[in-house]
This record gives sequence, structure tokens and C-alpha cells, in this order.
Amino acid sequence: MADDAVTDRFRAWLRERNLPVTAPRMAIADVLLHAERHYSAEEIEAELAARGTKVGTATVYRTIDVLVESGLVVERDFGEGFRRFEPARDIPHHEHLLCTSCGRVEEFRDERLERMTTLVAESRGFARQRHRLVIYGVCRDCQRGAVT
Amino acid sequence: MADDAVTDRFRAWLRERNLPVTAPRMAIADVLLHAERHYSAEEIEAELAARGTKVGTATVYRTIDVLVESGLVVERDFGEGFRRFEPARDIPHHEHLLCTSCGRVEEFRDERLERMTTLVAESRGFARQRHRLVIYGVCRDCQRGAVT
DNA sequence: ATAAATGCAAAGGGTTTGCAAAGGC
DNA sequence: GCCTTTGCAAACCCTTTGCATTTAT
Repeated sequence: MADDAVTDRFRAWLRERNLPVTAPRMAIADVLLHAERHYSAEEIEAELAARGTKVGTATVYRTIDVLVESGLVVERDFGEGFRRFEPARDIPHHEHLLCTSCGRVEEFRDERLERMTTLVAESRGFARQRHRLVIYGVCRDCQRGAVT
Repeated sequence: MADDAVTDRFRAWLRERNLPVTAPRMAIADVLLHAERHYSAEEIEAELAARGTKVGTATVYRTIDVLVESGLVVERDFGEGFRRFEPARDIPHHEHLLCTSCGRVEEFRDERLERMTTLVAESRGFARQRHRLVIYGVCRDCQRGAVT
């Protein structure tokens, strides 16, 4: 299951650079590139362990670095004290909505935000590189008193 | 220099709760409540050391907690791997512009953002609590090739 | 006198690094 | 075979905690 379109792109990226295509690397890529949610490094390791593939923590972090460098994965920081990662989809940029009760993360886009941040940066003499917006709130389910 | 309007408010807050007004506490409050920039815990400790007042790291963190609890200081997370703190001014809410080259932080307000984030949250069924926007870029000085 | 704060050092969580062994090309 | 990656453990950074001692009230 580690040889479809997405993982192939990673394999190709490695090959182009004459970097070894190893089993741990592809296993990590398989998890992360197909992720439907935002994984932490620890969760990736746990997911692999659950699949019977044990990889060292250092390798997980080092492979994430490679994946980020390849542009196939992007890093997120929701202020939880650790980082999360998600596959870089075709969405040019999106913001996050985080439930402070259950931790669920939803995504949304807003074109205006892109323009606004560029304008604000320019008005201050900054060359804008990127921005990060996280809205914290309580999701519908948690408002109903469910979930932890 | 630790007995002006701001530090007095902290002193009063402590007294109301029968909490000891100690020298280390007031020294930390003096630095943080008059800060013109966003201090990290380490920087506060260094600033105090530079003033000849040595306080333990744990005390810095514990006092910051108290200051945050008092509402006189607010915590910021710019994704640097550590937290920064600033005095809670009268500004209801403001966003941050961070220079990725020299680390300088500028602030700005944008009323629209408040409304926008509320609308987005509601449209997803979230009860909005707060939001955090950081724009990353390179400041004018750093664009000129100066600074590190 | 009493309750709380201090300092130190040790522990903690997330992440990185050094190095010998393993593995891709 | 050469060069990179791996795994492990130790180191790292920021932050918290345990505990005996000092301090404010």
C-alpha cells in the first residue's frame, strides 16, 4: 500500500536527488501522505507500530524533515507544545479552526485573508512571507456536552 | 522603580488575595509590566541579572503565571518553541507581525478580523473563543541586508 | 506563628544529535 | 564499496515539580 500516486512522487523526489528509498522512509511517507488528519510525530510512530512497523523516533523526525523539504508535507503549530504535520494538498493555503474541547481540527479558506495580510505587512514595510491563523472555539458536538 | 501605576495594580491584586508581595515578584513584574517588547522567560531572567537582581528560573515562571492570572500580562506563542509575554494593555485584541530574520515583533489591529473569524466559526458550528494571527515576513531593516 | 514563596536541582515533554551498525545504489 | 540512513541513547531546550529553606504578614 506504499506505492500509489502520492508515495510515488516522494520516491521520485528521492531518486532525483540520489537519496536512498528505504523501508522506514516509505512507511512514514505512507502514513503521512495519506493522512486525513494532522499527525504529531508521536502519532505517526504509534500508527506505524500499530501496523507492525517499528521505527525509531529520530527516524520519524528526520523523515518528516525530508518530506517537508520535498514540499509534500507541511508543518503546523497549533500552540499545543508540539508540531503536527499534514500532506500538502493542492489547496494553496488554508486556515485552521481548532476545538479547544476535543482537539478536532477543521480547515477553511478565505481569499480575503491572503490579501489583507499582504497589505498589512506592506504598510509596515515588511515583505510578507506567510501567515498563520488559528481560530479557537468549541465545536458543535462539544457544545452539546458530548466528547471530552 | 517598582512602584508606579502598573506595579501598584499588581501589588493591590496580590494584597486583595493575601498573597505575599515579595522582592522577586515585584522585580519580575517591574520588567514585564513595563516591557516595550515581547519577553521570553529567559530574557526576563537575563534582564534582571543585568540589573543585579538574581532570581531563579522557577520563580520567573511561577511569577509569570501569577501575572497572567491577574490579567496584567498576556501570553503569546509565535511558534518559536517557547513562549513570550507582554503587558496587557488596553488594546482589546491585536495581531502580530514577526520578522523571520531578526525576530522583531510589531502589532496591529484589524476590526474586520474579529468579525470574520466569528462568522467563519459560526458557519462551521463552532462557538468562537479567540483567534491568533501571525504574519511572518522580513522587516525593512532586514531587507536592507542589515541585522542578523 | 503560619502560610506562601524562593532557590536549587532533578524531572518532564518534545525534539535533536553522535555514533556504530545496517542498508540502498 | 561508498555514502546515506537507521536505531539507540544521550543531549538539548523550555518548562514544571519536589523539597528544604526563607520570607511576608
